[in-house]
Amino acid sequence: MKKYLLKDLVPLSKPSFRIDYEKEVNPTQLEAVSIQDGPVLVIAGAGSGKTRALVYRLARLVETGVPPANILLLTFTRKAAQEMLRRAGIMIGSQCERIQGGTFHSVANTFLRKYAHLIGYEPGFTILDRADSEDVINLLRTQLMLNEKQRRFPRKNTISQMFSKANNLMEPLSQVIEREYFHFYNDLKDLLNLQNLYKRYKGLNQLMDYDDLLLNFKTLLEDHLEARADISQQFRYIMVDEYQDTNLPQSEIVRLMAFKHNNVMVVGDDSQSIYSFRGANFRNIMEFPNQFPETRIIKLEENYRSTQPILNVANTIIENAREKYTKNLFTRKIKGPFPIVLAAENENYQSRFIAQKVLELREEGVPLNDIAILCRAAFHTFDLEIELGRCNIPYVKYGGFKFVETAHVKDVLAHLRIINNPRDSMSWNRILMLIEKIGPRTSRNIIEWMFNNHNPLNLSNYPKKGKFTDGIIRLHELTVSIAKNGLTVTDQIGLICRYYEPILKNKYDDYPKRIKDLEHLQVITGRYQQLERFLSDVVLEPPNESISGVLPSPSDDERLVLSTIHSAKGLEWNTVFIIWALEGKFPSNYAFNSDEEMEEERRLMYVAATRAKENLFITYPINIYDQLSGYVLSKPSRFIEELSSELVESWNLMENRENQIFNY
DNA sequence: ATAGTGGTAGTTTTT
DNA sequence: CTACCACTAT
Repeated sequence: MKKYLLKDLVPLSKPSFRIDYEKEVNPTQLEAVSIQDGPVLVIAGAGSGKTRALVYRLARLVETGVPPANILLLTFTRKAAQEMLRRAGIMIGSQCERIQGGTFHSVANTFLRKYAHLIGYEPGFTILDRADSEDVINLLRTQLMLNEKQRRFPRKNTISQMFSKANNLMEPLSQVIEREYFHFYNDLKDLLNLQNLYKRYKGLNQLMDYDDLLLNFKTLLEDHLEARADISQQFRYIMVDEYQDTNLPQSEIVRLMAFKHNNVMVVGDDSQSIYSFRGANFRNIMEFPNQFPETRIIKLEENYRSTQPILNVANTIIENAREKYTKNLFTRKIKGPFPIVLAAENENYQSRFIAQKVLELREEGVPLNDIAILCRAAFHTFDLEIELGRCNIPYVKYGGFKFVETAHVKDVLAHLRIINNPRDSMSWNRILMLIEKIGPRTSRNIIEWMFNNHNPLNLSNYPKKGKFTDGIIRLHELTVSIAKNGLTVTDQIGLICRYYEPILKNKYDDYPKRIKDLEHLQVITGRYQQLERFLSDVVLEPPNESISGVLPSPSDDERLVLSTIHSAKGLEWNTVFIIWALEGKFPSNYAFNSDEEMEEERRLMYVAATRAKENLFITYPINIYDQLSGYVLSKPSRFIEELSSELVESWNLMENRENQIFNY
C-alpha cells in the first residue's frame, strides 16, 4: 500500500507575514525582531544592523496586528525616528506614520502640556534652551549681587552645568560640587540659594528647562496614577534606541511608562557611550536586566558596514580601554585599503590635504555626501571651512552653533514667546532691553510693574516716562497686532521682523546676513499652524545644521559633511576623515582631569572610526601653539600612537611647486 | 543712577 | 564670537 504523507498542521496562531523576515535579517537579528512581549535588551555593536533590526521589528509588530498608535519609538533625534518610521512604512504600507516617535524631551513635552494642571503648570509653558536658562541664572545672580564680591564666583555657564549635572544624576547639588567643582565649594551656600531662586523663578514664569522636561515628566508619572496608567496603556510597546546614552531620569521614565506591560525593547552599545557629561553612564545599560527581571539579552556582533582593516583599528582602540566591553566586531568584508594616519606641518596643511583628497575621491566616483570630516569640537573645522570655500567644495556642517541660537533669531523668538506665555519675564526682559534707553534696571522695573498690578500685555500704560516711552508704545502696538486672532505664525514673524529690523541694523554691522537668517526662519514657520508647537520645536528639534550650512543653496544635495562626532552618531560614510587627532585637542584638554573622561574620549574615537565603510583617514597637525594651555601641542593622539604599523599606513605631507602630496 | 561702549580674555560634546 | 569688566556719557 502506498503511503501518503500528511504535512504538519500549519499552526493557526502563526500569522503569515508579507515580509520574509528570515530572508531579510540574520538569525540573531531575527530573534530580536520576533520577540513580541516582555523586556528585551539588544547589545548592538557599531554597524551591526541595529537600525535594521528596529525597523523590521516595528514592521512585524504592525503586521501582527498591533495598532501603530500603541507603539512608541524613543530615539536621540526626531530625524532618526522619522527615518525608521519611513523605512518601516515602505515595507508594510502607510499606517506606520501613526507610530509615535521622538526624543525623550519631545515626548515629555507632549504629555506635560496635556497634564500640565496636575503639576501646577499651564499648558502654554515656555521651554528654555541652554542659553535661555543661562540668561535666567545670570539675571538672578546679578540680583543676588553675587558677581560683585571680591572672590571669583563661577560663571553662568559653569553654574548651569552644575545644576544640570545634579538633575541628570539625580544627586544633591552639594554632592556634585564636592566631587567635580571642589574649587567652588566655598560658594556652596550661595549656589544653593541661587538654585532655589532659579526653581522658583521658573515656576512663577511658567518656564521649564531641558532637565525640567524630564524631571517633571518623571514626577507626573510617579505621582499621578491616572496619567501613568493612561500613558502606559497607550504605549503598549516601547522601543528605545541608543540606550547607552540615557541617564537616570530617562531610564526611570521608561520603567514608569512600561509599568502595565513591561514590553520594552532597548537597543544600545556600551562601547559607544559618549554622553556622560549629560549624566549618561554606560553601566546603565547593564542595569536594564535588573530593572526588568525577565529580560532577554541579544548580542549583534557581525558588522555590515566597515572593512576588516578599519575594524582592526576600531577594535584596537576599544581593546585598550580600561574597562572591557561586551563584544568584539567581525565582518565578512575582508579586503580594503588600510586606514591612513597623516601628520601635517600645521593646521592649514591639514586643511589643504583634506580639500585635495576630497576632490581626488570625487574624481574616483565617491559622491561628496558620502564623505565626512569628523571633529571633536565644532570650532576645529574653522580653518578647513575657509579652505573648502576657496576650493568651491559645498558642505553642510552638523553640530556646534545652531542658527536658532544666534542673538537675532532669539530676539525675534522672544517676541513670539510672550504671546504664547505672557508670564515669561525672561523673554520680556530680552525684548525690553532691545529698546533704546532701557537697560537692566528699567527693564526690571517695567516687568515688576506689569506683573504686580496690571495685565502684562498692556504696556503702554507704564506710568514712569522717559526717553524710552516711545519705544514702549511701539512695542505695545506690536504685541497687540501679533496677538490678533487668525494670524499664521508666518504672519506674526513678518510683523515682528518689520518692527525688529531697525533695531537689528542699529545693533549689527553684518545685518544683511542676519536679515537673511530671519527670512529663513519665516520660511520654516510655514509648516506650522500652532504657535505653541513651533516654539517647542525650535527648542527641542532645531534644524541641526549650523549657520554656515543654512545659507549656501540648500537645493544642492551633493555636499561634503562636516560634523562633530557627537552629531555623527548612528551615521556612516564611504570615507571618513578624523581631524585634529592631537593630544590636547582629541583627547580634549578637559579630559586630562579624570580617567573616566579620558575613557570617554577613547569611546569617542571608537565611534568616529566605526563610521567609515571603505576609507579612513586620521590627520593631525604638529607643533600647534595652544593658547588655552600655553603649550605647544606636538604629540599625536594617544589613541593613534597605540596603533601598530601593521594596522595603519603612515603618510607624511610634502610640498612641491605643484603642492602635490607624495606617499612617504 | 543707569545706559551704552570698548577692550580683553576665554571658547567641548547636546536635548 | 561671546562674556565680562571698566569706563564714559547722559
